[in-house]
Amino acid sequence: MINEKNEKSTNFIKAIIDKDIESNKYNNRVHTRFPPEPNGYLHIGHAKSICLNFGIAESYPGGKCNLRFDDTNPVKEEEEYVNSIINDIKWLGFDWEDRLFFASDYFQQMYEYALELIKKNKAFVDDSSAEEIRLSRGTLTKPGIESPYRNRTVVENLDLFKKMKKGEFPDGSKVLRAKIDMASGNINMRDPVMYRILHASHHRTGNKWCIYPTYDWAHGLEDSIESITHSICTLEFEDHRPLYDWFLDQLGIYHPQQIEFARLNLNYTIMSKRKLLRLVTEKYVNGWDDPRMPTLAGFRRKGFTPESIRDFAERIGVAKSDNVVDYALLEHCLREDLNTRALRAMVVLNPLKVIIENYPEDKVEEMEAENNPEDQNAGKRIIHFSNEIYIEREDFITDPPKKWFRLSPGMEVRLKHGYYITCTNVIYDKSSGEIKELRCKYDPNSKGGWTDDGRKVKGTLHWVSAKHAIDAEIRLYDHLFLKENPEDASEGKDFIENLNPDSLQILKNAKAEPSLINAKPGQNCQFLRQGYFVADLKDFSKEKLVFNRTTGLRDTWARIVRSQDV
RNA sequence: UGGGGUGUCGCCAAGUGGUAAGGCAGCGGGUUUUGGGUCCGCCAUUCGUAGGUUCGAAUCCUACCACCCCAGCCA
Repeated sequence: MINEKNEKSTNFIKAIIDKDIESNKYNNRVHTRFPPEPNGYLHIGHAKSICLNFGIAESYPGGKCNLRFDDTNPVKEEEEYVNSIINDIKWLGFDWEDRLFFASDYFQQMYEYALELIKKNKAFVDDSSAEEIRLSRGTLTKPGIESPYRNRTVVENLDLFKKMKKGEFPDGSKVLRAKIDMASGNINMRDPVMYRILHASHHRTGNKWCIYPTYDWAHGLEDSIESITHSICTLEFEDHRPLYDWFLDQLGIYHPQQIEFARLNLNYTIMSKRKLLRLVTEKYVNGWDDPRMPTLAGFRRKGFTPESIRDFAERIGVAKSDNVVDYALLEHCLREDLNTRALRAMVVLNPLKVIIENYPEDKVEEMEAENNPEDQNAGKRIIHFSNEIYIEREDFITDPPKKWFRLSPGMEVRLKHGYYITCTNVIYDKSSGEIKELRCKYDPNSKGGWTDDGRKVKGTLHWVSAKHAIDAEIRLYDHLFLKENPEDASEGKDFIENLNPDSLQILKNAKAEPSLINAKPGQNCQFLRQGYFVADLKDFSKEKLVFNRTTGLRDTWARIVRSQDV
């Protein structure tokens, strides 16, 4: 046997860390952090970052990863989001031990660092309005103009800044700015704002503070205070790295290394928190955990497993080029995981009644069915067979196309774990002309779905005994957006235009085998020949069975039909 | 027209001067009591383009092209 190496994927960030370990740059420490802002729910893009940061910590001896809420903007942040984020990361299976931190815990320390910068004459209080600052910042090609307040004395700056903190000035009347270079080609270096006045209540510090640090000022300090070694963030912060470095260098404090990677994009979905919030507030979906949402809460409710998401994160890799990953890869990871462990069951989504005329009306047989052909340890269960059953409406056709091997008049098929049946008659509804029911005969020698006479019966259908079936509601989910790139909208319109009107289809008349009454909310299962489904976390009960489709099975027949249509 | 990035198969992505990994998707076939699964096979003479250096270049040099990010008191 060839030596099977359990090779974990590597990436450029691990390469940097490996080098740093080799040169003993951080004393052999590896310490990352995941720093969400609690202003929305986590989505699959965050999962990439979470898996990266926590995954790196796991893969180096003694590696650590902190969970740190970057809560520097009280007007956008809420405790509900803090709780959902904690819940989602735990669900993914990561552990920050006792290292749960909040940027707001460092406000006092940050304030003192700011005082220090002012004393070094590297920061000043600016009375300019937001508008004035914007106007004087210059443009991409023209340098900015220095603020008329830039040359205030250290003493005056100290006094003013302390008064800002005390609440002596109204919102927006003053800011603290770093004194760097208004002519820099990098706009972030044109005297960036460090503190703004916000008389707002913070979800953790209440009204203790009325000045709040900006991201650029705060983030490096947070990393430094926590002794982070590698501060991993997304590409758009590349331009901010010189500023990150500048603050830490001016202060002369511990200096982590910022490394940027490309965020995840998935086709058929949007990843912007702002836009996801809009879908929620404008009720295009039923909340942050709607199974159509790319949030972790949404994926969870749709039946995705944390394992499949971690596998996905591993497979997409980490690099610096803009990317749009195919949703099919995520589904592949999901199916691979669920195939081995989801228990099988039979559920007829769109029932068509079949009466087996030569089967005794009052007879019921108990048939044995395996719970999972991929796992013998999953055991077996009993299903009931009787003369009246339901099959899937689309498994019958009066005039079959080529290669069709499901039911049609005169055709014989196998009922999985049941008997062979042959269609003998089709009963139509007189008023609508629709097929009302089928009459069939069964072969008594085919019990269990097999005969020894060498007969070829290619088609196998799922079914459920009409007398024993229990009603279920099935929610079929499809892509939330019609287009691979939802942002590709016509003139003057936005992504809302591309919403898929059929992203949710509710089937209220499904017939399920009785064993499903024992399903637990959140339990994954495979409905034979249909796909993977999950008992809904919120709405499933013994009184009302509600299942969400997680994803369909690969459908070779659909592909054949498609290729024949063309 | 400033600054910062990125360009390797339809989609991700290895590769770091020695002659293009892997996964997904797709295609063909075997097997199959899920048209599921599984197994086998196929799928970049070429790495944004054009020059150059070299015995040898996706990797080095030069020029050009395309795309992304930045002008919040958001993160």
